[in-house]
Amino acid sequence: MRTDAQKNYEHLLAVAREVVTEQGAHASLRDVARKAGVGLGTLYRHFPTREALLETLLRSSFDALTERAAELEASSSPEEALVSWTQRCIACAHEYRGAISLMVAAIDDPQSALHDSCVAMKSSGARLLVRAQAEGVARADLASADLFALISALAWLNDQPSFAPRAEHLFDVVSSAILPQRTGNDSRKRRTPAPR
Amino acid sequence: MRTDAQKNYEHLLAVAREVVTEQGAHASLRDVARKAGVGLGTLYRHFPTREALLETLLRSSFDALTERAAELEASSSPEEALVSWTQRCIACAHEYRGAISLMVAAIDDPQSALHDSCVAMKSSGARLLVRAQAEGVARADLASADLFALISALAWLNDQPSFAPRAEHLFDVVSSAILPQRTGNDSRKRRTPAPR
DNA sequence: ACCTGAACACCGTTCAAGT
DNA sequence: ACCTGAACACCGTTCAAGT
Repeated sequence: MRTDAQKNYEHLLAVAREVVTEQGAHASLRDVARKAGVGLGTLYRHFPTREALLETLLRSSFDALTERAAELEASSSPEEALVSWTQRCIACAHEYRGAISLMVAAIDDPQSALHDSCVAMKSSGARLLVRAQAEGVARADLASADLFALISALAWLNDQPSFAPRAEHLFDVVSSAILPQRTGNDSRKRRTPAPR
Repeated sequence: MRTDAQKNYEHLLAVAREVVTEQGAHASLRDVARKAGVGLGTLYRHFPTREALLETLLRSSFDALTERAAELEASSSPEEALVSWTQRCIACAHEYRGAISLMVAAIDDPQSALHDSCVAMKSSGARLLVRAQAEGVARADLASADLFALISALAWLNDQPSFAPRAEHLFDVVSSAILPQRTGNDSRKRRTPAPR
C-alpha cells in the first residue's frame, strides 16, 4: 500500500469509529467519507461493504473474545466460564448499535465480511457450552446455534433504549435458562428490584 | 369522509398489507403509493407516519390479543394462560417483519401511533404475569417491562432467517426462565433435538 | 497506483397547485 | 374536501476521468 493510501485508510477508520459510535452501524457511509475529507470511492475501495468496515472496527474485539474463551476454559469452572464469556460476547456485539443484526445475517452468509468472525464466536461458545453440558450444569438441549441466538437477542435488547436499563436483569433471567442449576439462581428469590 | 376518499383509504390499506407482508415494516412507502395508483400525498394524509400505517394494519390483532388475555385469565391456569398468551403475542408482533423494533421504540414514545397498542399489550401481560407470580409459578423478580422485553426478543429472533427454524425451541428455553417450575420443563431432559 | 466526484436510481417528507 | 406530483434533501453504489 502506498503511504498516502495507508494514511487515508487509517484516518478513514478513525473517523468511521467515531461516526459509527455516534450513529450506529447504519450510519451514512457518505457521511463518513465526507467527515474524513475523502472521496466516496476511496471509502468503497478500502471497505467494499458496510460489513467489511464493521469487521475492521470490531476486529480486535473479536480476537480478544476468542482468546478469552481459551483462557476461561483453562482457568474457570464450566459454569463461570460460560457466563463470563457470554457477557463479554454481548458487550462486544453491543459495541456499535445495530451491529448485531448484521452479524446475525452474516452467520448464514459466507460472502459477508463478518461471517468468519461470527462463526468463530459461535464455535468458541460451542466449546464452553459443551463443557458445561458435560458437567450437567447447562441445559442439555441447547445447540450452539441456540446459544448464539440467545446472545444475539440479549445484545439486541441492549440496543433498545427502552430495555437497556434492565439489561443486567434480563441477562440473569436468560442465564438461568441456560444454567438452571446455577448457584444463587433461585428464581423465587428476588435478586433485582422489580419496578412497577 | 368522502366516498372517493374512503375508497382510496381502503385500497391503500389492502396494497400496504401486501407490500409490508412481502418487504417488511420498512417497505418503501413510495412503493406502496405507486402500487396503489395513488399520489404520495394521499398516502401521507391517511397515514401521517409509518407507525400509523402499521398500527392500522395490526389493529385487529392487537384487539384480539387484549381480548384473549381476558379469556385466558378466566378459563386457564395461571401458567397455561401466560404461556399461551405470550406465544400469541410473539406471533402478533412477528406478523410483519421488522415491526417489533418500531413497537419497542413506541413503548417509550407517547407520540407514536403504536404507543397505545404496545402499552395495552404490556398491561395485559402484566395481569397474567402477576397472577402467575401470586401462584408461585412465575419468577418473582420479573416486572412487566421484563416480560415485554423477552417477548420482543423472541419476536426479533423469529424475524431473523437464521434463527427462525429454532423459534419454538428458543421459546421453550425462555419460557423455562419465566416459569421455572413449569410441568415438563426439566431442562436436563432433551425435549427438542439439538442439531450440531 | 490511487483518488475524486458526478451520475444513477432510489428514499422520506412537504406543500403549492390543481379538481 | 380531497388529490397530485414536483421539489428538496438525503441515501448507496458505480465508474469515467483525473493525478
